[in-house]
Amino acid sequence: MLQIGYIRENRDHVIERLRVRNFAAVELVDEVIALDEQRRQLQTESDALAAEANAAARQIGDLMRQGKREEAEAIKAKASGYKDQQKKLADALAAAELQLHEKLVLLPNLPHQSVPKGMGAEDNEVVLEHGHRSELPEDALPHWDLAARYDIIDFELGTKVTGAGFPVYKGKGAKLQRAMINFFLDQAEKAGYREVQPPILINGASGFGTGQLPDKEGQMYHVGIDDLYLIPTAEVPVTNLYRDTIVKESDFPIKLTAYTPCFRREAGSYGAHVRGLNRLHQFDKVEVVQIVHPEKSYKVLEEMSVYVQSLLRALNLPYRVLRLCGGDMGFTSALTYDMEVWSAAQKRWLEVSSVSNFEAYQSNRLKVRFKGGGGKMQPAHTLNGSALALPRILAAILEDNQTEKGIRIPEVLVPYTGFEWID
RNA sequence: GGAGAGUUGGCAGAGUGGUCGAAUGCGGCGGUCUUGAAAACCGUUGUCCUUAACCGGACCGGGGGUUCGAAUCCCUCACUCUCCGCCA
Repeated sequence: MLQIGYIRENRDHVIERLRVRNFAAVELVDEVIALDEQRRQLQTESDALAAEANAAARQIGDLMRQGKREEAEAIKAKASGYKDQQKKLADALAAAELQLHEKLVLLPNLPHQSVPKGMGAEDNEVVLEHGHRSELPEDALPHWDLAARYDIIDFELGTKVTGAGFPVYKGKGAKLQRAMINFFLDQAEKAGYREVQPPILINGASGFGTGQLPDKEGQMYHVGIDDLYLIPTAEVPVTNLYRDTIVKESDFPIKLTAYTPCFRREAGSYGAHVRGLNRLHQFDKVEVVQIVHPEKSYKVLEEMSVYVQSLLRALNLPYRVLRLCGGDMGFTSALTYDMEVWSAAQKRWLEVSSVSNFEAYQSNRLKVRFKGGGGKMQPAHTLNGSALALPRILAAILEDNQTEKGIRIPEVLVPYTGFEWID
């Protein structure tokens, strides 16, 4: 979340920045500032009263030690009144803090200067396009038909076991999945990321830390009996590894990678574009996360973008990079690049990665801090990116590499699959 | 799941209800000594809120209670450890 001190001192700037998201912030920002004012007022009163009560208690202690019992009793009688007053003020203060917090978490992150204004996907800025969009013959098949023809993904079977959006990968399909996971993890390790295997169920505090809660409550699967959530992305458990920690400045940059399954309810998103692998409730993803010095975060964002692109190049997939506009960007992000691969048979772009700089928005909630210049504690910056999400990559590979002989496996994956063709 | 023990500063580890934000050791930082380093010695060393600053306030796992006053007593929750049960 945003820092209250920053909002207090930069009201107009905050409002102006949030306009880029089409977020009408005037009312909320003013409310937050008023609540903060109230909170500080109560804090001051409460502190003054506590100081008085403390002084009285100390005095009683002194008198008792000197054996002046009667004098002590006199003060005692007076001091007993503090309790109710203190309780009243403490309650008011707690209520004010709660109200402030409730409003504060409703404010999304401030977009970076370079974020274009816009409403939705159509306003995203194409930063670059790489490779040629393949021209396939007329009888080329979309991946769901290819999956059926070669018996490598079974959507119906998954529906029986669980429900729609939970495919079963079979034979070479399953093996190709495993190959991609290993390839992506190996590449990440070469790029300096340390591999971790985090839990794939998280508690509410973790969900709050990275910003999924309360904003996207309905998008996560919730295990009611234990009050845990299935992760929608490895970002959540991996970034939360550093919740409530003070990082040594010399430990920057912290670079982590993890493979996990991801679970998303995708409530309300049905239609033509969710066929096949396009949108699933469970899918596999390798994620990269960095925790860095604030001065470095935008350089690191570019580095992560280049890294993700290197994977797409290695797989020989035509792709483009988008700079998301204010209206399309996630709640917690300051700047996001989306990478999309060209689905040759569907003739449309598929998002396979999203790389974001959250600046201090997450670390304020997470309390990931370091002691900066002058010995002052300050929040670190967090970033993450998909590297990569598997299903749409698989879709693109199947569609783009289909031939009369079968589907050709990208060269870099052959050492991992052990076969060159799906036929 | 059952029974018991525990949770204190970066770590280890004291702490009779009143000067405890907390002994001591280690670690960290600064200094003396040294050609340099080590050792030794001296000093220093938490976070947060409020404030221009001083002052003040909060924090000894979380929450609540008793009391003029709680790290210390009571309740409750979470977690850790030991034993038993179950189990990939």
